[in-house]
Amino acid sequence: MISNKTKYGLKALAFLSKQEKGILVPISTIAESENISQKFLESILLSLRKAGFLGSKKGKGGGYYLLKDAKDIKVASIFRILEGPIAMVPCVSLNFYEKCSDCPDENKCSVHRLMIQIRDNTLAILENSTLADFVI
Amino acid sequence: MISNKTKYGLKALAFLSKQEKGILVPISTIAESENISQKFLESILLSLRKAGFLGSKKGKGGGYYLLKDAKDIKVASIFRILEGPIAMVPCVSLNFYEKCSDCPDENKCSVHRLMIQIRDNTLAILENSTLADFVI
DNA sequence: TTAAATCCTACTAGTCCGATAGGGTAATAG
DNA sequence: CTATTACCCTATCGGACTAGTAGGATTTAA
Repeated sequence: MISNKTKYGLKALAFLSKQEKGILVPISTIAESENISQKFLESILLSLRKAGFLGSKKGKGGGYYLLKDAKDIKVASIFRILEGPIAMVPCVSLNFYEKCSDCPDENKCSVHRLMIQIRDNTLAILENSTLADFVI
Repeated sequence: MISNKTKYGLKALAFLSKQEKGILVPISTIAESENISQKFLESILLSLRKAGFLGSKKGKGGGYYLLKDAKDIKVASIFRILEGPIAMVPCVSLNFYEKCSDCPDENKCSVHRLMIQIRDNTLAILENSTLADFVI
């Protein structure tokens, strides 16, 4: 299960990608349209801006906008910012690797192998789909 | 990320599947071999027994054993017992479906479609691999 | 009868999620 | 200049969940 944070983030990005280029969308508009708590969405968009996905403009008439083309934003990278690891166990994560304390030898661990299989498959989808692909 | 509960459960089942038929393995043996807290493992094996995967015998010389052949135990079904939903969002879960409160129409939700894709792919692995497949 | 093992319930410390509160800062309209 | 709009930032918090822990009841073999 992914967190609401990730789900909301994806929805917000999808919303922004549907706008015409150059349009600034205030948080309130997205929050109302997608039924998300405005304050919560605020912190999510902040993360996405700091991660380099979004630009923003303050003050009256301000708002958020996509910095890159939707087709150049991989879903996998959004996931890593908002959710963290994509793998199901830390010991098979490429970007957030951590050793399992209970496992003396990963190569002899049955679970390890299974999890690598799942990770590779999920990654194949997430690395190959962009914001442009999944937006309706 | 999956819980330790699921990871430990998979490890324990893997361990049991490596035993000769008819052998009873006490919790303590599995716990020591796999570096799992015995008490915690106790509750996990209890769930697996109640779910019909394991048989047990009490008293001296007692222990746990697989009720079915390892090749007849799908990883997906173990997952559903220990972890719950396999899907990344409740609104695409086959066995644990729940409507998203923020989403008025699933068919118009971009995230929904993406999540279905991931679910189907993960499911393809989990439904088609058995305990026998992934044990080393 | 004793030791070994499962069974079962209840409790808990800690962590994380999903938000909320409350203001600070910048930009713009008028 | 001033009011308004909107982003920026930190702190806090209740509730749920995780990963155990505690303590004993029950069953069986020797």
